[in-house]
Order: sequence, then structure tokens, then C-alpha cells
Amino acid sequence: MAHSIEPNSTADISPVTANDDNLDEIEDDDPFSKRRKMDGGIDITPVVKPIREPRVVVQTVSEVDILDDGYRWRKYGQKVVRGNPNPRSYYKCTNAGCPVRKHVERASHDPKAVITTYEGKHNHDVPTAKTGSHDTAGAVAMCGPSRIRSEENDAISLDLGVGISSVPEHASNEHQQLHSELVQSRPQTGGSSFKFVQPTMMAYYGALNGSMNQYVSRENPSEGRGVEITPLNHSYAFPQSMGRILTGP
DNA sequence: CGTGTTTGACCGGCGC
DNA sequence: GCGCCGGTCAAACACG
Repeated sequence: MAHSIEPNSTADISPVTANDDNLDEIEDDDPFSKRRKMDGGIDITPVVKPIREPRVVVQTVSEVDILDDGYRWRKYGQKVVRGNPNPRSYYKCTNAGCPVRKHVERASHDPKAVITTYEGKHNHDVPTAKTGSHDTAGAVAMCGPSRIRSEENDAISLDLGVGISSVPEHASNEHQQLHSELVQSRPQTGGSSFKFVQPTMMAYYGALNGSMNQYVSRENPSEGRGVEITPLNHSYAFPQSMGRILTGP
């Protein structure tokens, strides 16, 4: 049992929009600021910062936990959390000034299910190739679904459209959050209560920062739970990753 | 040499 | 007030 993520019984696709009334205050400056200063430093974080980062949870079925979304991540920690024998890894975007973090953990009941939680918005373009070492010449200033690059590896490619360029000057932050929160919350202990969306075929494109969050779900929403409906046979453009996007407050 | 990973410790929040 | 748990930092280490 554990926290069963069963879209089956619960509504899997229900726009939650929990508190969209306040979700707006997205700080595009620096959502995260170090809050603690241990070495005698004075904490310079006067105001309470209700961290309201857009949080996108993507569940994928894969043997690798590396979801290659085109960005470079640096692991900064790993911890075993309760309710899950598998350790959770913490990553940060290596781009300077990019506050985006992501947590990766495997579902306790599904060794193949990888839950990736993205937090924050990238304020830069995708570095393109990871090892290409080529500048971001082709950084694709995309504003929407664009590339689903699959590193011919085991890494999964996921495109979380980002790019501040998408939203030129509408920094007025309208309620541009991911309304894509789909639901499935489990008020249970040790469980995780999150909402998830399931694009089924991993075709999800969410513009974190922007006014656009579009998920493109290929095929109809299967009702399978974590189902690995993903054809692991093909070296398809999208590898074995069918993901569900979950977003939580 | 530079970059990224690993690992232990520490801090802060929350619940009891 | 105490203890637990999640999250983050920083030093050391490994690899390319």
C-alpha cells in the first residue's frame, strides 16, 4: 500500500488550482535565498518568504532516475526519507543564478517509478547539449513545446519548457502558475500528498515561468496507474519515460 | 585542473 | 521543551 498512487479510483485529472488566488507572487528575482548563516553571519533574510515556487512533480517510469530535461544539475545531497527505502537525491541547476532545484526519488512500491520534483523556474535557456561544450548557440528560445531531446543514453528527456524569454515583460506575474495541478492527494501520514497529472505519454510541456503551461498528452489518458505502458523497446525520441506531472503547492 | 559526486553534520520546522 | 524529520551546506574524493 504505502501511498498508492492510484489514478484509478481517484480523479486523476482534476484541475485543482488549490489556492490560485495567491499563487501569483512568484518572485522572479531569487526565490531562494540562503536563509541561514551559521558562521556568525547575520541572517539577512528579514522578511518571511513564503516560498511559493512552482513545483512540478513528474513521475516517470524508468530504470534510471536521471531525467534529462536539457539542463545541467549538480547533486548537493541525498537523504533517505521516511516511508521510502529509496534515498532521495537533491539537485540544483548548475547555471549561475538559477535557483531551480529538483528532487529525485524512486517510488517505494515501484522500483521503476521515478518521482522528480522540480522547484523554481529557470532563468536561462537550456544549455543545449550537455557535453556538447558548444555554447548555447542553439539554445532554442522556445516558447513552448519544442524539443524532446533524447540523449541516446538512458537518460530521459523531458522538456520543461522554461526560459524567461517566454515572458518578456509581463513580469507582472499574473496568476501564471501551473494550473496543471491535477489531483490525487492522500491525506495520510508517511504518505505523500501530492497531486499529479498524467500526461500519459510523457508529453508534457510546462512553462514554469510563464503564462503557458501546456501539457500535451499524446493518446488518451490511460487509466493505468504507474503502468509502464511505455514501450521500452524503441529507442524512440522519448525513451522509457511516461511521466505524470504533478504539481503541488 | 575543473567539474561533479559522495557523505556527514547542521539547521529549521513541526508534532507530540 | 524535546525529539524527529526533511532539507541544505561544505569538505573530501573521484573522474574526465
